Amino acid sequence: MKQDSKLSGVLHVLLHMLFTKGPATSEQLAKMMETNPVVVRRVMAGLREQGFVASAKGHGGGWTVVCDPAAVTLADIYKAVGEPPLVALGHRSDNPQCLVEQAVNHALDTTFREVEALFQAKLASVTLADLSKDFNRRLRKHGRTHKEHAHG
Amino acid sequence: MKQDSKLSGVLHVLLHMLFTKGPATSEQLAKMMETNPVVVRRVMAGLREQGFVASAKGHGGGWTVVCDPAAVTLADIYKAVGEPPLVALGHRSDNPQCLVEQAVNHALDTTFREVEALFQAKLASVTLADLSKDFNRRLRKHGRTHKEHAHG
DNA sequence: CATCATGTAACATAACTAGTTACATGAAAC
DNA sequence: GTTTCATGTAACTAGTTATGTTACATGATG
Repeated sequence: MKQDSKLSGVLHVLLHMLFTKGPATSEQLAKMMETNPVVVRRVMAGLREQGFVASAKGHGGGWTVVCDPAAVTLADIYKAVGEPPLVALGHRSDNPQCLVEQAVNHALDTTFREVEALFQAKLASVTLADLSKDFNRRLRKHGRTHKEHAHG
Repeated sequence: MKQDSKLSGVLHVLLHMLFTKGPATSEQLAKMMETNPVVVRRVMAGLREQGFVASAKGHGGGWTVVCDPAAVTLADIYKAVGEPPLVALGHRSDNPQCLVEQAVNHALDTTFREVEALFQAKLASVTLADLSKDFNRRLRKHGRTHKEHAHG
């Protein structure tokens, strides 16, 4: 199954921005994510719509974090990137005539819903500030500064 | 994201077999699953390796359930079909140099593992016999017999 | 007005699930 | 034993989706 990495990618970028002054261009962020600037704009567009980041054109333009990292959870970010489906399993036919298939679908769907509920709850329990703290812990452990270890 | 429906499909087929006497051919099962006989063989091969079903060639051949439905859980079936990944989210790079990405990956991976553990636990709590009972409930509700409502 | 950066559409690529074709293997019926 | 039926598999096709890429428009700064 093909995995969706938008959530992972955009969190990576967001955290870097929290540790950098001033706007970052799509090109700079693309280097961090090892991808293409257009991909960055695509995924950041969702965050902008939700008011978590702002973008500016022209000289000195780029992306800026405009939210309180302690007030935004991973669930918010997940929603902002379009809530790509968590579960990679499904069934052939929804709304089947066959009662056997109804029984099977019901059992599986119930489980899928529970799984998704847990996922949402876990995402909602972590803020960007939490991630930032965890990063700082790792930094101390390695005895480096953000600048020293930064990409590109 | 493309969904994997092997688990759903094979459960559908298994339940039908529990309500039918004698071996069922791949062709008959394929009609139920609205798919191709080769696809049926492919997915049933996993169940045969685990000893849940047996196959016989030639005249009067086909597939037979050879396990106790009350002793086999959906987790067993999931394993038998190759444990296709439940979670459709991932990250760009495993084992990243970047400490920011490590922090992000750690948070997400922890959540993914919890989600998968819940999924396994839920599957393990349902046996084929449970599904069969649920089907019978639905049957009574519709006032029909299995034969009357069967496909094809 | 030249440069820089975003905004977006359109197309290309890669990976994967399922469907299909083709043929080999083996068992039962006659 | 030969015909028929059914599984066992490999190889190929098709459809879908995430991501990457190209191209060009829009707007802000110097």
